[in-house]
Amino acid sequence: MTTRGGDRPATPAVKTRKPRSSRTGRATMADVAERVGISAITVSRAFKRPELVAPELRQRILDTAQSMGYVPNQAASALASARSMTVAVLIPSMTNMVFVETLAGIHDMLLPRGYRALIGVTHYSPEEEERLIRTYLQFQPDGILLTGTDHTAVTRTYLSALSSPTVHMMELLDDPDSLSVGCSQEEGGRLMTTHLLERGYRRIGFVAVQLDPRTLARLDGYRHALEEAGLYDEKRVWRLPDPSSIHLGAAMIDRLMAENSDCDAVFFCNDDLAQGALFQCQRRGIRVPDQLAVAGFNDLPASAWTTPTLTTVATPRYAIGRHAAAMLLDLMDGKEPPQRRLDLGLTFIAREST
Amino acid sequence: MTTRGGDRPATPAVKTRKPRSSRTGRATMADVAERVGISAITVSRAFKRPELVAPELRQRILDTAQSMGYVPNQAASALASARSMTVAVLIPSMTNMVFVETLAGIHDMLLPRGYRALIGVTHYSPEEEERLIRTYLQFQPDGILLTGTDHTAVTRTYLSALSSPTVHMMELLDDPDSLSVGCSQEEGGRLMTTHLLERGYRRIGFVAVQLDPRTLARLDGYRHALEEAGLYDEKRVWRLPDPSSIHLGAAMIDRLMAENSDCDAVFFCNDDLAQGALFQCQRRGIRVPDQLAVAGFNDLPASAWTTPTLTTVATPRYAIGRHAAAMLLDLMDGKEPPQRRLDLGLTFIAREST
DNA sequence: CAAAGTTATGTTAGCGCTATCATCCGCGGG
DNA sequence: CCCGCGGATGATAGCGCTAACATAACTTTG
Repeated sequence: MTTRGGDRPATPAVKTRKPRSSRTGRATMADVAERVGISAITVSRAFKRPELVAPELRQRILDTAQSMGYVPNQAASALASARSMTVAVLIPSMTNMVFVETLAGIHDMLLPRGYRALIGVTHYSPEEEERLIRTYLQFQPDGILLTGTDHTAVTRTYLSALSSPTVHMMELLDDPDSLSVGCSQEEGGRLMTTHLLERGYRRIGFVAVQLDPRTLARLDGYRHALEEAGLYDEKRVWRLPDPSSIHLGAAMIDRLMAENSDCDAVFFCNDDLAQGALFQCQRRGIRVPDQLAVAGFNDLPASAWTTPTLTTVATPRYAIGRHAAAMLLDLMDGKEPPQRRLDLGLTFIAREST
Repeated sequence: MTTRGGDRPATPAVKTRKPRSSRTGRATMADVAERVGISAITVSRAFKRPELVAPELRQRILDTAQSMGYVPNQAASALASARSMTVAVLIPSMTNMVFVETLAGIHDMLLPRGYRALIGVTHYSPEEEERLIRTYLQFQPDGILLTGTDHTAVTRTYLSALSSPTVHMMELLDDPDSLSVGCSQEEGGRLMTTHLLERGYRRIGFVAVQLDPRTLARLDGYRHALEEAGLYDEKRVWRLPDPSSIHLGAAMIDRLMAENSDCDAVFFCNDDLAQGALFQCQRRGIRVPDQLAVAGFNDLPASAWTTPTLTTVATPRYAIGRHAAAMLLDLMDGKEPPQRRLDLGLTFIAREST
């Protein structure tokens, strides 16, 4: 059926050949195969399972493909093989460095293995997450990476019904059926609060913004630590639904002053808030930490450079991304990952602001 | 061939029916069609061209699909229709807020129109960009958004050969065949330098890092402005290939001091560098702007809060993302966009640091 | 030296969807 | 009463690729 080795095809092949790249103008596998004088499947193999093709022929295929500007059609491949080589990744925000660094970890683990990330931003809304999941499931992702554990009922139904491998990032899950990589936000809150207590602060405030589950877990840690010390007082807790920002942190200092708060320390749920607070303290001449101690969370790059430098808790978000992706790769390979719940811990960083 | 209206199928259909969701376990369009008692194409229409299906039937199809957990297979759709509903977006970095905000603008324009972004990070390397393009072309993107104008020859070949609509972001192109949305980086550099000259500074330094084309364009603007004033001096220009960071900005202040530089002002090519410089000046007791003026570029959020606040040039990156995406949408619709070269301008922001 | 691999390649038949062209039905006008 | 028309639905044939099973040409082995 196929003329082998003939450099110049004298007569047209028996079957009527379709014109090259019928619709899109792009060369197809069949076009490359025809040019080389072999069948399409061998071209496929030259790309996907090169070890199955004789080295010489393989090189000839690759060269020909290159010269024809052939690019494999991922949609056709996905359809035929039922593998999309795509992982859906949902994060709450992209302006928050924490998640961007998580993404970097995911990318670094996934790309070398040939997987691509389809990134969705939920804006901290489980409903938005549900909508994104619905959309992204159309791409038949081979795996899913989710942030946190706060999902709608529909999302959970989708996930269990489709049985796509799924790993939850940031928070830890106790459910033995779910996979999770993260650190204990509650412990982080407790760690910082204990530190402040040790330093002698007694009227410690907490500023919670965004009010996502992780922030609330930190608040829990703070509350438990203070309750144990008999020092918890609801009036020193501020809860704001607004997104975290430097501006808001600065505004909180103004508010504390206006409200005549008696805090001798304030634990901000995020470094950018705390940075804003430090900036505003400097403006207003509030001495940190003597007059007011300031603490943050996450250890953003600028926190080591503010005046004074900021005491904070470093979260291993890059590592979380890497490990979550690694776990997912195991699952997609049909292997059971070493552990279904991976706590990567936290690092407390004492600096000048406390 | 198809039994119409029969609620309980008494006899198997004439053709042997494949079992539901043969490989992936997922329901297919045919499954939904069978359940409703219609043909697959009508289900397809109910999703893609709802106005072609009678409202009652359409609702019934949608309900049935929902109850079966049917999710359209994007790969099959893309293959059959030759439209992937995907746009490849290549940015140099994701830790740089500038590009993250550009992405946000792109998303906000693309998602409501049903397009998805496939995001690639080039790490400022044209070679990496070429590799990513090759990978992402496999997804047959309906359009491509690129950052900058510095591409490898191969990249350019790919782009012209495949004739996928492409828009360049950030920098402006004069080539009438290319589409671009951005602002003049050179003008930004000139703007700031002119400002510093007006303020009376005469020994103005420039710190260029990363050395990407945009940084170098700013440097050009700086140089031209100083040359016109007869004040350009190569010894006040620092060129470093390292990525921009607060840390590096701080280190540059140390270096200026160590080198006994005579600068009375330093124009940093990026706000994070300038912020680091301000932090370090504060640490070392260098009075800004009296002893040394500091200027940045891009207007990052923290720049309005440092002590002193930072003079900078705001770039319209969110708008650039939006407009670039809008332009691409036009192209993908086969329409000619209103303009092929869109300059969104810059905003000079004078603050305390100069 | 025949039987049983091994290695390299080919044939066939779909994956799940949509473009394209039919088909069918009811309705108004000549 | 037939024709033509528009609106709703269907049959068919691929899109470009790969899984699964041949096949052919060698190599090994008892």
